[in-house]
Amino acid sequence: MSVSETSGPTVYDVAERAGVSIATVSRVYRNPDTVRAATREKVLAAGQELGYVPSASARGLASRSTGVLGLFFPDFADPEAEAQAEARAEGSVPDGAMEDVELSFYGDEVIRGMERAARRRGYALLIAAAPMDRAGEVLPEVAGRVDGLAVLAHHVPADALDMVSRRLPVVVLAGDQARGRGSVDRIDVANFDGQMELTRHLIEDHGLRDLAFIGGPEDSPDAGARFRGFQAAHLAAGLPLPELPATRGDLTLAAGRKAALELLDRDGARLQGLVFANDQMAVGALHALAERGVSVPGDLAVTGFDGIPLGRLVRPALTTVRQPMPRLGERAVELLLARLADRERPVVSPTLPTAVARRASCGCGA
Amino acid sequence: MSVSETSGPTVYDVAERAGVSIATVSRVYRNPDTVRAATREKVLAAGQELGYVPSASARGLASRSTGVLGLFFPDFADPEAEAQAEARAEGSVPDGAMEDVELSFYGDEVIRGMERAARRRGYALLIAAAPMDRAGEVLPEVAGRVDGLAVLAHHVPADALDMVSRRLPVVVLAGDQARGRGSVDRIDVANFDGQMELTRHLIEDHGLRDLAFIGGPEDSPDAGARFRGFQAAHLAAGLPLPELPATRGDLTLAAGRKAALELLDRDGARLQGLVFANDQMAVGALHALAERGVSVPGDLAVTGFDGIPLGRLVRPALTTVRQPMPRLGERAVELLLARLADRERPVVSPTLPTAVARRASCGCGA
DNA sequence: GGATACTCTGAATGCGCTTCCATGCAGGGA
DNA sequence: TCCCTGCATGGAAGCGCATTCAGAGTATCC
Repeated sequence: MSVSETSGPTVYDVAERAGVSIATVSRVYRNPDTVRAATREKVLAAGQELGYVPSASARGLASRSTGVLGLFFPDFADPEAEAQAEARAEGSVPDGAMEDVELSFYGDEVIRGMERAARRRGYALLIAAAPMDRAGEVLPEVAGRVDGLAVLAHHVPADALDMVSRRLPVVVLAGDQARGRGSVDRIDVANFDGQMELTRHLIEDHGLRDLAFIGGPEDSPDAGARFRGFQAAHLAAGLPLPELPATRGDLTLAAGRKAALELLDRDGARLQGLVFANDQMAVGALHALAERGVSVPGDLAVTGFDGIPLGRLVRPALTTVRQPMPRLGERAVELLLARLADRERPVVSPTLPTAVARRASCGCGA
Repeated sequence: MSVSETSGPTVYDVAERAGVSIATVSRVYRNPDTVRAATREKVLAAGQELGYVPSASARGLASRSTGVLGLFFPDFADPEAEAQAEARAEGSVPDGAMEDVELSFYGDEVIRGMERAARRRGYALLIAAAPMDRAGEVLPEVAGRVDGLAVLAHHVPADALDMVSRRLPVVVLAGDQARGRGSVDRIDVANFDGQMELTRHLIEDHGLRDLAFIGGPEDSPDAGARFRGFQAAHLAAGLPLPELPATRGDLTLAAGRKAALELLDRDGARLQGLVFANDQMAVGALHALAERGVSVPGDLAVTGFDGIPLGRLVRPALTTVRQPMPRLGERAVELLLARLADRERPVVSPTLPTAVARRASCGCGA
């Protein structure tokens, strides 16, 4: 029994112990049905006794597939925030500072949805975050490890994406609309439709006219699409078209707070509703407004976008547009496997539906 | 230029194109310094042009290491919840139902901390969830793919854990104290100390005497340790020792709500504080109490445990014991790499400190 | 009873890369 | 000028498994 000391027993060890060839051992673990029951038991027993664990590397090399899907997403934490995160973990930073990043990162739900779907299909999930400026280096690295790759980052260098997608199935999630259209599968979320529906609800059902849209960063395609939905609802109602967002924020709680106060000071008397590009800003605004004694939805309606769990727990509960994040991950797995099965299949780019959640902050229900 | 059609160019293709041997190509990508600059450039250029991506499988097989660390954790979603999750994603389930699972799964933070630490050390992270009853099957599967494995599940079958840990470094995170002591690295969190400190704060600083502890499931070692910390604080103050938790819950918002109402009806007049085994229950209780018109902390102090972001956003802000979740993941990486470097190093089981966050719900600050 | 058709198993090959060892070559000291 | 040293590169041997191709063994049928 000469079990390799360095990295556990191999097929050879198991084969020797069971008195069969390595081919049979391989078959037992790979397609058990092709081996006679008695032989199979013998091999399995030997494997058990030796603590045999098949090497995924060897299997991958021989079978030309890794059984792993990858999810690439941006790391929002810059080095500074990272250092702070560590300090906080140690308890050396005062409570209350800078937790926006940690607060319900929507990628978490995508990860969970994708992991679940992948596992159900017999795949494992490799996750790789990277600061956006290093995406070009990290991408090929993870590409070498997986059979298919989902990319959640908006701005991945096109050449890196090209190179990778030439080698394996790639699906871009909720990415830049303009980028890479037609060459690679993509999954979009109905940002436009969702925001339009929500805005029409405010206009038509609640009779609001003077709405302010608080946008995201200029380079956020999602936030851009939401604003266009906001505009479209105005068109539909025959209201004057808002040319630009009333202001912008960086999608954090603090930005929402700031935007709310700013708009309140500027057009407080006139405004009837604040339409935020995402939930976090809307929640920040709710707090700020409460402190100012502004009643929501009495004096001012407030809405968000995303459907983070927190939105239901604040008071008033936040009216928002819910995104199907876990579903995004699940669909990604489906598309990757479909393309894995047929590399020639036509490129697709489904759009996942969103749903308006009417809660208290717009004047609905309790 | 005979690039293999099926799975991209290989070292052979790059070598041929660059007019060097495959050994040199390998060196260029592995230790660039050992290759003359001119040669290196030539190879790199050839690699670029061909879209060469090294195969992790081959590399792993040849070098006997995968460059991947794994994180294994329980999948809380039973099949039913899973189906519901899908339905919800489609928008076909009424809002407001059953999102407890999604609400700040503390594993998310561990995942992020671990991914970050792993990447910094040049490793990728493979995540694998599994229903606890299938842990025994899934564990070896992921073990074959990684160089080291962190296990976040409390009750992993001992034999599976044994088998895996014989083959590669394993670290158990916040696991069952009694299980596997001494044979494998583990990282614990100061559940006992944290809860004791918080409870002493309630007793000594706020002068509260009649506190009710709302425990977790009987088989939760974490919740158990917290209750013992609660008991110890009573001992320290010379107060009567609570023999058992006043009641138990399953750690969800709903359970907290239910427990709060139940205790209110039972001992409402006497009670001065509700000490919950985790934050989610505490937040659920805050809502229930608000609806009942019970003032917190005026009539009743409420505390939690975990330090989820939500705790800071509810009103009153929740006093709690913060766990260093991301740090847990980081430490896991450190321990795994340390053991990877020296398989013979003594087994360690550090305990990560917790920190009491004094916020409004216990009567502190604003 | 012998040929035919299966079923099960083993030998051998190669997946793409790392790495040890050998080789060629330039430069420096004798 | 020659030998030795050191560096840059090539040759070649696996890493552990999947898989093809044959051969051995067994059951079936006439």
